[in-house]
Amino acid sequence: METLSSNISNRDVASLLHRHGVQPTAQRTEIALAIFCNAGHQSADEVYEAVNADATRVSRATIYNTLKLFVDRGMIRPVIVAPGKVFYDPNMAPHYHLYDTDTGELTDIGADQVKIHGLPKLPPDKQLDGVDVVVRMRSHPNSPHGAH
Amino acid sequence: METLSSNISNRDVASLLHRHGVQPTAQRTEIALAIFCNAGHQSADEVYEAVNADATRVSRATIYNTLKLFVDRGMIRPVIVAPGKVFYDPNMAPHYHLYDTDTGELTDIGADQVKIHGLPKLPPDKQLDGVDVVVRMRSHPNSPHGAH
DNA sequence: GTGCTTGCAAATGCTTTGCACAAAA
DNA sequence: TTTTGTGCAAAGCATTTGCAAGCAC
Repeated sequence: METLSSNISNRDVASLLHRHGVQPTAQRTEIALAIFCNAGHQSADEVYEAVNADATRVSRATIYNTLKLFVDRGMIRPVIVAPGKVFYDPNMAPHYHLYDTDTGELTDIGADQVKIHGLPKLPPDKQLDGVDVVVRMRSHPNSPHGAH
Repeated sequence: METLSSNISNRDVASLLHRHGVQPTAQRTEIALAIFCNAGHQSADEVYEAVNADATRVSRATIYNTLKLFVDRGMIRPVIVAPGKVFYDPNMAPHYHLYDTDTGELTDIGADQVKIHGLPKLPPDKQLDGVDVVVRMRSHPNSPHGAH
């Protein structure tokens, strides 16, 4: 529904924040803009760079706090691809990820393409929190990138 | 020390190391024993504790270096469940994981139970490095554990 | 004024690295 | 001897937190 990755105005962001019960401060609006306009997945540091590319100055603490807030409020979701490598994904629709180990690039795999069957039943006191699928790929061992 | 779920002797470990081209030092043997005897998934720190529970003293540096070596040699594989939360899985057979967000517990899902269809074709210069599936579950919001 | 928000800087947690010493080939 | 492995302590990186100052209602 609110998977808008293209042209988003400040008003859209304001309403997005409002819908998720987040007070729209200047910093949060900047951060939301950076996340929802710059399509794709960004790390906390990339968000920091994006937000501070223009005049605005937002501290790393606020970046992290805000990303955490957005995650808690279900506006974005974290994608963990390697230890210490977390991307934030504005696409809340069910989908999966393709990760290039060599370049660190992360791309989406639509949920409609992939079908997963046979996931186990959860204990009654537990609820499903999400299914993370990361397909990892890398260059062949003999190709330029694959050398080690 | 080791609660052996599967009975693995030092000789088995020695041959395992040898088969993977790893020189069997005392420390590596200890670490391998800890990983392959203590069933289940352990973090680097848990391996450190397990190895040093008895007399043996192996430094953290060696634990990390050795785990990395084992991963590179295809003896174990890392499972990343959260930023800064990496488990090492001695089960190299294709399978998936169920992660309990509340307790931090990680359990296996056999690959035979789960079927995944429709994964995208990779670019010709890339090879599949692995498919990581982590099913995340947590307590219901109103249950004891779910409170936040 | 009261309560939420921000941001600096310090602290944390996990992991890697530099370097000297020890062991093995 | 030459190579390889070990371990301490220091460095590194990503993230969190304590706390004081700022802003909003």
